[in-house]
Formats: sequence, C-alpha cells, structure tokens
Amino acid sequence: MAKVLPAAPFEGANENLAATTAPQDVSREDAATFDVLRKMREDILCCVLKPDQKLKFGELRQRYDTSVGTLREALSHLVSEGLARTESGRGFQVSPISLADFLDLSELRVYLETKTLADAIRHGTDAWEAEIVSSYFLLSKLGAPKQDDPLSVKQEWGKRHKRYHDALVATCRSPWSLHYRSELFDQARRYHWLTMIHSRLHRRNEHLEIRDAVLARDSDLACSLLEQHIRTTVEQAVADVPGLIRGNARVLKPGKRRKS
Amino acid sequence: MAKVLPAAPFEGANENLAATTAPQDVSREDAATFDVLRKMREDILCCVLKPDQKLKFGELRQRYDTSVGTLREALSHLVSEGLARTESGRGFQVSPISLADFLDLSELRVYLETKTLADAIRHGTDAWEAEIVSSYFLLSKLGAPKQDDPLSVKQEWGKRHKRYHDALVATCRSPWSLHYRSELFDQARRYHWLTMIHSRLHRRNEHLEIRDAVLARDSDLACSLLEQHIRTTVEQAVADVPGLIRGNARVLKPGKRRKS
DNA sequence: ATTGTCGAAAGTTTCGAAAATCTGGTTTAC
DNA sequence: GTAAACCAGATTTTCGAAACTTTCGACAAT
Repeated sequence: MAKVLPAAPFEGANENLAATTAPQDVSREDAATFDVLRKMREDILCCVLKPDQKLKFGELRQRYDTSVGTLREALSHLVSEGLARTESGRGFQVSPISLADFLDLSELRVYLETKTLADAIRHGTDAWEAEIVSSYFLLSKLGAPKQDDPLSVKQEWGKRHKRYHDALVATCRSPWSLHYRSELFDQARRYHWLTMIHSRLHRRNEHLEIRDAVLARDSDLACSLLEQHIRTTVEQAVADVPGLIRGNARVLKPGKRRKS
Repeated sequence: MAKVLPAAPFEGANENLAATTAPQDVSREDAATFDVLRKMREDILCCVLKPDQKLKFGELRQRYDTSVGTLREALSHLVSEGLARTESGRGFQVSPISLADFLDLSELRVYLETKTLADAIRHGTDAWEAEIVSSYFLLSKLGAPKQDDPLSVKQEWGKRHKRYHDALVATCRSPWSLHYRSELFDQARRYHWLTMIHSRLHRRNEHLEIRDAVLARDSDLACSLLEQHIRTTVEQAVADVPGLIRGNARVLKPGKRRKS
C-alpha cells in the first residue's frame, strides 16, 4: 500500500515551488481589454459605478471609449470575480452590497488572511521584510483619508493600503490561498470605501502594530491583530454607514427614478 | 462608542439570509455563451482539452460551432476560474497541472470543505437530508468507474459525485465559502480524472461513511472523514498517476511533435 | 557553423453592424 | 374594469471581417 503521504498536513505542500496553476492575477497584462477591465474594476471598487447600477453598453462604450465586444469580455471577468452580475437577456449590473454580505465576506477573510499570514511569516525573507517596511512607510505617509479629501487622495490611499496588505502575506507558499485572499480583499474594498466616506471615527494605528508583530515574527500576535483589524472595520461600517443595516445600502444616490 | 458587534465570530453572520453578493454560479444561465462555457469547462475538467494545450480559435470555433467573440468571452471566464491562462498577444491555453498545485489545492480544500460542512450540519434541514440520501443513492448505483469504462460513464459519475458533495454542504450559510469551495472542487476534478484513468486501487466506501456521519449530525466525525477522503485521493494520485510527480504530467499524449 | 534580417503565414484582437430579445405603454377583447 | 395582446423603441447578443501581432523558415552575412 502506498504510504507516501502522512495524514497530517501534506509534506511538501509548502516545499515545492514548482509551476503554480492558481488563477492569473489579471492585472499585469497590458492589452486593451485589460486596461478596460482594470479601470472598470477600480470604478466599481470606488463606487463610481454604484451598487445595483445597471451597466448599459451605450454609456460604458462612451465612458471607456471601446467596443461592445471588449466591454463584454471585461464585464464577463467582473462577473467571475463577483463584482458584477448578469442575467441572460437583460444585461449586466454592479453587484449589490448588503450587511449580510459584508459579514460573510469578513468572516471568511479572517479565516483566510490569518492562515495566509501565518504561512508568510513562517517563510519570510529579507526582501519580504523590506517590502513590508517600505509599503508601510508609504501608507503611513498618507494618513487615513477623511470624508472630504478629494477622490484622488482616497484612491491613492486605497492603492497603498492594498500594497501594504499584499506585502504582509507575500511569502505565503500557497498560490490558491493568496489568490482567494486577494479577491476577498478587493471585495471588502467596496465596503471600506463607504466607511471612508462616512466615518470620522478615530482608530489606533493598527497597521503599525501589525507591522511590528510581523517583523518580530510573532505569528500568534500578528494574526490576532489582523483579525481585530478586520473585525473593527466591520463594526465601524455598521456604526457609521447609514443604510447598510436596513436592507441594501443605497448610500450614494437613489437607484431608480421615475417620470412625473 | 459602538459596541454593536462582539469580537467573537460575528453575530448574525449566519442568521441573515438576505441578498447574497457572492459570485454567480454561472451554470444556471442558458444563453449561447453559457452553453459554450459549460461545454468547454467540462472538456477541460475531463482532460479532453489537455493540460498545457494551446486553445486555438480556429479549432475551437469548429468544435463548438460558434463565433470568435463568444469563444473569447467563455475563455475569459475560464481564465478567472483558473482553468485556462492567457498571455496578451499569444492566445489562450489550458492551465498546466502539477503535483505542487494538487497539494496546494487539496490542502486549501481540506481547510474550506470542513468549515463549510460543519456549518451545513449546524443548519441542516429535512430537505437537505433528503437530497443527501437521494444523491448518495444515485452515486452508489453507479460505482466507482474503472479504467476502461467508456467516457460517458465516467462523465456521468463525475456529475453524480459533484452533486453528492454539493448536497453535503448545501445548507452552509456562507455564500462566499460555498462559492470558493465549489471552484476548488472543480479544480480537483481534473486530477481526479487522471486518477480515474490510471488507478485500479480499491478504496473503502468513504462516501457512505461520510453520509452516515453527516446524517447523524456528528460534525467532528464527518469533517474528519471528509478530510481523510480528500487526503486519500491525493495519495492515490501520487501513487498511481505516472508523471505527476516529476514535473508536469503529460499523461495523455505528447504535447509536441516535430516533422522529420 | 552561427547569427541576424526579412517576409510570408498563422493566429489573435478589436470593431461595428445585423439579428434577437426585452421593456413599457397603448390598444383591444372579454 | 381587468387582463391579455400588440407594437415601437431601446438594449443586448451574436457574428464575421479588417487590423494588428507573433511565429517560423529561408536566405544572407559574419
């Protein structure tokens, strides 16, 4: 009988660096389609395209200056990522948001982020530490954006925030975990955006605390802090974002209007 | 200060049944594009389209009798799911497979499937139990396919196998967990297929054991059995599939040939 | 023998127009 | 008065051809 593998966590699961099969992180491609995809994703994440909004080809074609086919391909991608939905025959729309979804999302994030972070710490390298220090520096230099900061500042902060969190887990050996973690992080960004717009609450410097725990290779503390970090954000959103609790948030503008 | 949510696992995360935002399970759509997508996914999962194979539009157009645009959209979906890859300017290809990937995949599956199953058991209903009984019955009626069973039998078994495993976790309250679980399950199907082709090993009736543990609502036992189920499959593949261990498996046919 | 350049062939990407489908308002039948 | 049938306008879906990129082999130069 083959007793090649022990019952405990697979030996070699983390040793083997060979070719990974996990889904591509589409962002590094540079064809026209991917440009449109990138822009559109960013617009959804920043609620420029609002939750539940109908995505009409006419408007989009104008906005992104491209053809129907290209749009269709990009939209198709967004559906797979969960940022848009489609029903055959009646086009596309931005995915709705809801408290239930945010809670679900966040719980799974805690589950995955901690696993990923623990593994990253276990396999950390000098370069990894350097990128954490560097990305934290860039993040802290900007400071948490306030309600009336211009859009561009908020977007820049969003980028640096993601870069920092990506850096933390970069040395995790599981491509699949990394991939799903990243998708969930993006999903959460939509909710963070709402929080950023509405909240003025003060928070401790959680990113600093996490950074130091990680650099000290204190896995338990780091995971615990990261967990709190995620949970606090949920609390903050629940407390500060009006409309998120009762039914779908319609935070920006009413989604429908009707003629007189 | 808002103390709306406790620090422990979110209250209400599992209570709230409201609109979910998790990615659509694309399978229930019925437009032409989705037909092509379904067929193509099935072909990749069953290694009719082999790992690493170049996916040329000319051939595909003929095989699925459709236009380039439609194909492109379907392929785009498959890339998001991790079943295909693309590099700008040089088309699409079926994702490679490797031992490292299978190990990674399986480890994450254990992590997610057990969490999902535990939650499903916690919220099980009569209808849930009924579907488990029914889908198990259909699965057992077919028996594990052997090396020289015809393709159609293997495919039918694949369908019933998936239906059974889906049934187990159907009442899990976390749409996101369910979605990722399902994607990972499909990924694993590619490897199962190889095992099915090459192996004659006998296995205990693990599906029956799991079914009974689940119906008895013995969460710990059920999760443990499910974990073993996944791990045993890995062992079997490592033992029986030639070529999986050393580098990428090229199990079906050489991918390249050259003229004299 | 190796390297470099050019051009033809194969393949991919993008586009806009034709066909199919949906939406909402108006008419018609009961 | 209600509901079914119908029509026109708007929108989505599908398609094949034009534009562009990459690949490959032949030929010339080193």
